[in-house]
Amino acid sequence: MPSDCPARPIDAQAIKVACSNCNLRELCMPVGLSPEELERVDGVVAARIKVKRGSRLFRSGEPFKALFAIRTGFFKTCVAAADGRDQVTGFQMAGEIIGLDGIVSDRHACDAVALEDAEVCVMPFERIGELAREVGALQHHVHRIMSREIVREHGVMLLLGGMRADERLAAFLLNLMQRLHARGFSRSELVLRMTREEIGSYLGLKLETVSRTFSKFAGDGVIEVRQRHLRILDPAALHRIVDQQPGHR
Amino acid sequence: MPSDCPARPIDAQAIKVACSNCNLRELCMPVGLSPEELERVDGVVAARIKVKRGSRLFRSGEPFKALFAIRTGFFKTCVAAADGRDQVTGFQMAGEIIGLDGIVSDRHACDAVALEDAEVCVMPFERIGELAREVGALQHHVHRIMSREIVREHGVMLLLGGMRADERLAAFLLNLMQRLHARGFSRSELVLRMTREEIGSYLGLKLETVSRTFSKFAGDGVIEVRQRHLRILDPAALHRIVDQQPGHR
DNA sequence: CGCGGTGTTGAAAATTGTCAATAATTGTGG
DNA sequence: CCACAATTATTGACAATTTTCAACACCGCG
Repeated sequence: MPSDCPARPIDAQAIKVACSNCNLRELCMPVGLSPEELERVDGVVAARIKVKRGSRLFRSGEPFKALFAIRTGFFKTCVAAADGRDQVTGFQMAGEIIGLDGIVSDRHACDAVALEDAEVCVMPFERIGELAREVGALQHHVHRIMSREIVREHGVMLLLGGMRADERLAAFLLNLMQRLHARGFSRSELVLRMTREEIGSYLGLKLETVSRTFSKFAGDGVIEVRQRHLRILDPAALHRIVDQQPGHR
Repeated sequence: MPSDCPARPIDAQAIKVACSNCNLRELCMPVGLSPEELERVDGVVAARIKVKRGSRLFRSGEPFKALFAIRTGFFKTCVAAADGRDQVTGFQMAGEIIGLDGIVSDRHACDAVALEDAEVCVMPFERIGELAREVGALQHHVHRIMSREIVREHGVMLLLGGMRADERLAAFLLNLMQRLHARGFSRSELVLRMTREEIGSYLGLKLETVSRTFSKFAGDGVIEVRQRHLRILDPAALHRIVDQQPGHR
């Protein structure tokens, strides 16, 4: 299933894969399941796959067979227009689900590229469907995950549609920080997994604009930038930048 | 449930509402259902509601209870940021489903405003869930609808992230035409249901830019513009504009 | 140690936004 | 049905932001 050679399956049983034991459970799985239900839901994970940095978990156009839950690592998803345009549609980290775009046409509609060595749980969509029919909480959970993605994209549209460069980047950083913090990382330090160009693609900006805006933030004492290492010195300032009135359409 | 007074329920039985008889069936409903299944799926529509032009079918923050299928009329959905920013996230027409954003948090995450007098089918989400558990085709259909919305938003991100004004507007027009044509309308003429400002909000442009770009297209003989009445003179030219290489990030 | 990919910065150009004036259209109430 | 008010649309001149092009610096890795 994976597009590139570096991805290789791991026998699920062998490594005792079990959502019920997974420390990402609260992020991936529905809460409030009974022990029996929990055990059954464990069964949706058919395998675990390693994906090397730079390789693709799936590509646009490939047959869609499964959703993927990220266990470790960091991904970007991007769509390519016919004319070669390329747009990063999101960055995904541990506990997040990718592949939802493939359901509608039974083919993936974007590429998922690992930005660092990663490991994902393969959840065959057929199996999810069967189990969701029996476990109501799982059914609702699947709906919630898809709805969440829709709402997330609304937020991106707000960003792309009406914000200026500094507002976009501030919103992006706050979002990243929030998600990282929810996973136990520092509230003030982070290492970017993506290039300036990828950030720019996601935010609808050129890489130079991203770089300049980082420099501006650094000059204002809001953040500290050393290549991909960032330190947030003044989170409140970032919030003020996002909420500033100018630059909306 | 509706936010504004002008929306009033219609007794579903009285007007013999039935998906099985609806001429939008192919757009709304799964295909290949058995007669019995079809009859049961009819049951997801609890009522029909009329929504007057300018009033809201639902608002951000309201409790989410149902999805809505548009029978007639035209809607926009928009999100409002805390600071008063407003972003149109989509335009919806007959046969399309709105409200998906509400599932994740049990509250609507955007406003749905009727841009012309409309009539919608109310489909309580509880009931959809129950029935989806029994009718596999319905379950898959719900997944497909949500996935389709995710993919649609990817397209919008491509548009907002990397296209110039004329490319955005050309893509917008082509998309509208295609959807209208699928509903039996002319392939070359249309009446816009929304203002320049609403188009601009959707496309991440100011209304003046939208107006100017319309004028430019008209000057180039690509379209004819008389206020909201449009005639597409040269669809191929619009395609060429969308596919032109420049202006991507 | 050097090379390729990545990041920074400057100056000029292009695109889009802002402000403002006017026109056209639609809705409303007499 | 008409007239007036309010909304919507068009257009111009100018300003602001972002992009483009280019040069150079910095890692990281073989």
